[in-house]
Amino acid sequence: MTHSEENYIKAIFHLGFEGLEVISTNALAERMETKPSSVTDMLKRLSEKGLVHYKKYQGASLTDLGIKTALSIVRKHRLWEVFLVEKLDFNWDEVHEIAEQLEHIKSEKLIDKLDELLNYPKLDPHGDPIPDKNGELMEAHKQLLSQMPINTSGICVGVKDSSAAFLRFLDKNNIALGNKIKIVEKEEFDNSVRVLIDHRQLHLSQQIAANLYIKKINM
Amino acid sequence: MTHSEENYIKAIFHLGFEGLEVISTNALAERMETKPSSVTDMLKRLSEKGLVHYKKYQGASLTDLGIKTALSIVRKHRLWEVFLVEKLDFNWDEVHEIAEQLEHIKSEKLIDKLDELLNYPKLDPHGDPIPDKNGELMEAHKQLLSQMPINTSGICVGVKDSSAAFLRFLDKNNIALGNKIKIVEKEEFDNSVRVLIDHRQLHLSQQIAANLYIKKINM
DNA sequence: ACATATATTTAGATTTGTCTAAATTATTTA
DNA sequence: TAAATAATTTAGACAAATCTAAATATATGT
Ligand SMILES: [Mn+2]
Ligand SMILES: [Mn+2]
Ligand SMILES: [Mn+2]
Ligand SMILES: [Mn+2]
Repeated sequence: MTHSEENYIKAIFHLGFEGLEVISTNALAERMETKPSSVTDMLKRLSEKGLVHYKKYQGASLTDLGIKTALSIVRKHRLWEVFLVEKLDFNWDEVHEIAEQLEHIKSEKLIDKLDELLNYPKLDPHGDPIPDKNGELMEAHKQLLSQMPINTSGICVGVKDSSAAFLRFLDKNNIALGNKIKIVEKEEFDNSVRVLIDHRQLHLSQQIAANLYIKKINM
Repeated sequence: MTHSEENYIKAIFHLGFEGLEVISTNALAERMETKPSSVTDMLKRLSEKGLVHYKKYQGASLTDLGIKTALSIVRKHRLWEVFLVEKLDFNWDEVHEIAEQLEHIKSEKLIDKLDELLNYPKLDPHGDPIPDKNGELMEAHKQLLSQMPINTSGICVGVKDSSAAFLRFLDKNNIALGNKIKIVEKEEFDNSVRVLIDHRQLHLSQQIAANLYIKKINM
């Protein structure tokens, strides 16, 4: 498999996880930052290789083989992310790009040994679960701030909306990935939330809360 | 730069180190396990990019930029080899193939951090020097076992042939880098040598002696 | 149901990296 | 030095991955 094929497989997998039953050409093109015509070409190739189900105009979905393949790439991606943060002191917002390259290195022994070195981690630095050697995938341990119950605590681990506007808002309010956050109160009327971040009280609108991912921690 | 371009640059660099002033199309084709016509195509591209000096029928050599590029790839390759052996318990005969992939990962910070994690190693697992961040390459003051005079002593510091077959032979005979070795006798007839390694008498063929690097020590 | 808008595919082109077969240049040998 | 041999380049082809522009199919609205 080429890097490109692997990237497409992974994108289809993730779009599937985000709720889509069947992936449309345009959705995949947008995700891959490429043109729909390129996607059509690739879907034909992947279909030939038995990695996706694809019928003209009907969209695509992964075959069992495709799912297995995707899980193995995701496993590599997330293990490398852990390595970069745990062993090389990278900040967790710097690791994705590099893992995007490292996930394509071909060596089963390498990834097994890496897993061992890292002590068989269950989660990557963003709170996403790491598939095990057999492709078993734990449920995600992160959820949107808007979905967390009152009096629970967690750590800011990601954003759903990564637009400049939203990120600037977070900067301006000193909300950074890694910050501990506690839900103090939820306003029924507008679904806004009062939270504690680093001993500061903040009042966040529903829009904000619905775009900030929190990794639960045990208090 | 593509992986392929980087592999060509590295091959030209190594052929240069092995004595060739100017690299012929055929020599490069053999090293790259490809066809001479493919090499011609690539040399034109690399020349366009200012990485090699190339004139039709006159062979090729690296420009200053080409040398700088080669050193950076070699640095990455050898650092990853050290990582695989030191941190992931790979045997020295298993690391080359994987390093061949890892050397193409693009991230300056990654390689700096890796260097730090490994404690700024000077040599890779095969005794080859690792270029530093500025492209300084240590002089290898080593010579082939086959070139050492009788009754001199030294330490095994590297291999010329780093094929798995040769490395496994060394393992099987308990010859490791760092071992002290003394040349006891040379057989004129077949150029084989009798040596003492760790108080063991060994008889090594010319083929072996011509592929094992020894660093002389004062007795 | 039909026109319009949207989504998707096809056709044809481009780049990279490779190949085979043929042509050309350089080198060696007699 | 002329012929033979070896090395190298060119010509033309192919697969992968991409693009633009045009054609076609699907979905939507009135
Ligand atoms: Mn990738
Ligand atoms: Mn991640
Ligand atoms: Mn390589
Ligand atoms: Mn090496």
